[in-house]
Amino acid sequence: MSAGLAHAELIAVLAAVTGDEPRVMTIRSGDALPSGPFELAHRSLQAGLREWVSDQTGHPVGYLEQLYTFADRDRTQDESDSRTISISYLGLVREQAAPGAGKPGWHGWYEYFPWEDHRRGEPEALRAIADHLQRWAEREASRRDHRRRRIEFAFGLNGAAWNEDLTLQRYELMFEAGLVFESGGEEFVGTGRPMFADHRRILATGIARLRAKIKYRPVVFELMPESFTLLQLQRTVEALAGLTLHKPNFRRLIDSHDLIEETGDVTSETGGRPAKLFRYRHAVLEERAFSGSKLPISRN
Amino acid sequence: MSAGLAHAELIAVLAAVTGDEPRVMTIRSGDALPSGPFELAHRSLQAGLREWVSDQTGHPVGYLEQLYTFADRDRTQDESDSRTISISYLGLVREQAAPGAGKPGWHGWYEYFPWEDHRRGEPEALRAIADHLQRWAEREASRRDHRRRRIEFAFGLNGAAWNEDLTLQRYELMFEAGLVFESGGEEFVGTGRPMFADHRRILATGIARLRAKIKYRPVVFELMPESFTLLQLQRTVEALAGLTLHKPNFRRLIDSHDLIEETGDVTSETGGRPAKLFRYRHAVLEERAFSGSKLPISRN
DNA sequence: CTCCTTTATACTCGAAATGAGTATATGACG
DNA sequence: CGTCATATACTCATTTCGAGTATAAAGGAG
Repeated sequence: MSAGLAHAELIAVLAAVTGDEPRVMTIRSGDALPSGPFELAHRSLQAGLREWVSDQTGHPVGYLEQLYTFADRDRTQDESDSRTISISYLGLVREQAAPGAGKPGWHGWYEYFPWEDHRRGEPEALRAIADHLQRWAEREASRRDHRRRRIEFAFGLNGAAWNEDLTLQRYELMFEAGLVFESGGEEFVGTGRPMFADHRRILATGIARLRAKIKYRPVVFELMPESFTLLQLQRTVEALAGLTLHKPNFRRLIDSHDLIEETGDVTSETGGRPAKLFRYRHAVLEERAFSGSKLPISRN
Repeated sequence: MSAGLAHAELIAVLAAVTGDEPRVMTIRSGDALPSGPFELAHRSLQAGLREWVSDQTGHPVGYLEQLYTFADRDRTQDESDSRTISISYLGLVREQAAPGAGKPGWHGWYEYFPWEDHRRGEPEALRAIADHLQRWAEREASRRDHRRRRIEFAFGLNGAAWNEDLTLQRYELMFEAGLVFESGGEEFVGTGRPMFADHRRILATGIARLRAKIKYRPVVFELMPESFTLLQLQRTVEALAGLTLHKPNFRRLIDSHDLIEETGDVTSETGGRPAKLFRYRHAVLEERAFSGSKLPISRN
């Protein structure tokens, strides 16, 4: 059971939502994700990272899960022979105050992925990106069909529907096609702000995971204040998913799952009829399985 | 961006299904999961592991995904100061022949988790396990309620339904309560065969992931032969989930998703009326998004 | 050859969930 | 006081789901 030596670091994708904007914690004025040496993980990776993040940001991390471990040799341009293993985590933070101009820099994540925000209709850059990709697909006869299908699927072209979960697949296609700065191509109109090394790919992984997760686990509440209105909750989900939702049905969904309860107060800060305030019922985490079985179980 | 040095290894959870039994590839006559040094990952972790596994087992790996990276200091009894990072993978293999007595040892995974197989009703050990856990919960007044709820939820007691996805949570509870050999307790009746270090926990992680995954991605087909009957397919899913399924509804589910097509042949090896043979439609992977949106999207 | 057993495959039907839209309530403001 | 804006409550057709029943096509026993 031999084990090779390698350098190890931790990388965090910390997400918060301010107003209607999903944000990610960055360093170097938005050029990189926060990372730290592996040593900080005292007893467990989770515990170490938790501590480190709350030191760095002043916010406790509500939810933390491992994202992915990256270790490919060609991850970084740097050709040194030392292998680096990066263990990445996704954390959710209740961002309290407006972000100061200071150290922990929160940046709207659609700054890095402008084509991912469909709340105000199809982003304008999308058309051009799709065109570029399709030209790229034609360039190699042998893989043409396969590439075409991947593009149609990932970007919801030709009758396929846009699927917000495919953030990583879309980024990877654009990377392969040389459409993002990190892959050394040249066409960068509307293809978003680049990041150090493969940090943008890691961010894409985090966004994809979070978008998938909010559908079957009540993690949004880790991003909400103690009490909130239903519309605030909806706007937060919309911000994460990059989609607009159907209001009546969203409400029905939420309360059919017994996720929240009224606090008794109302707020009239929203304009119009005052909205009831709700709080998350923490008990649900233990009560309910959110992984609706889906398999046609037989009871006998 | 400092990065500490650590030992790194890869660990594989390779699953196959023979007949109605789900199996896992082991070494040391079933005492450990196969693992190898990190170096084998030449260009990418995936590619390296693929190559290594097919060398070791003679079977190509159909599907491979990263499972989890373990790096806690207290993972192993060994008190040396060197940190080891274990990157684990889940792989699906079409096991061709009956497993020889030779090197790659395939072991039925319910040998390690007898309480996880509910196909023939509730396993007998479950009652005793639940009792032990409940006594353990009572032992500490402060955490009693929390523990009780975790137990009820994970094991489907008190009105909660059994959820096959919670394999890892169940193992972890049993570990905490000292019910498994690896945690140094004493009561081991019906608590399954132990494994080296934390390999059984890793296996539990793999089983849980696979059980969750078969519900929303067509990965079962990676375990099936080229052509198969609907009942064979159902039996395979049942083996993985440890549950029996409702036959008519299972069929409806499968063909409502257009996952398979008839080969044109039939087999009468099943006894009774001959069954049509089907094959997997590989195209679906690209066509369809299996992550049914679940969010009430508004189209405007 | 006929009936019985066994497995395969095809329907049925009510209940629940979902997509889409409409109607009413309640504040603020001019 | 009416109008604007938002909140909240219903409605209704359609689809999906859980559960069960009915028919088809083999092999084997007698």
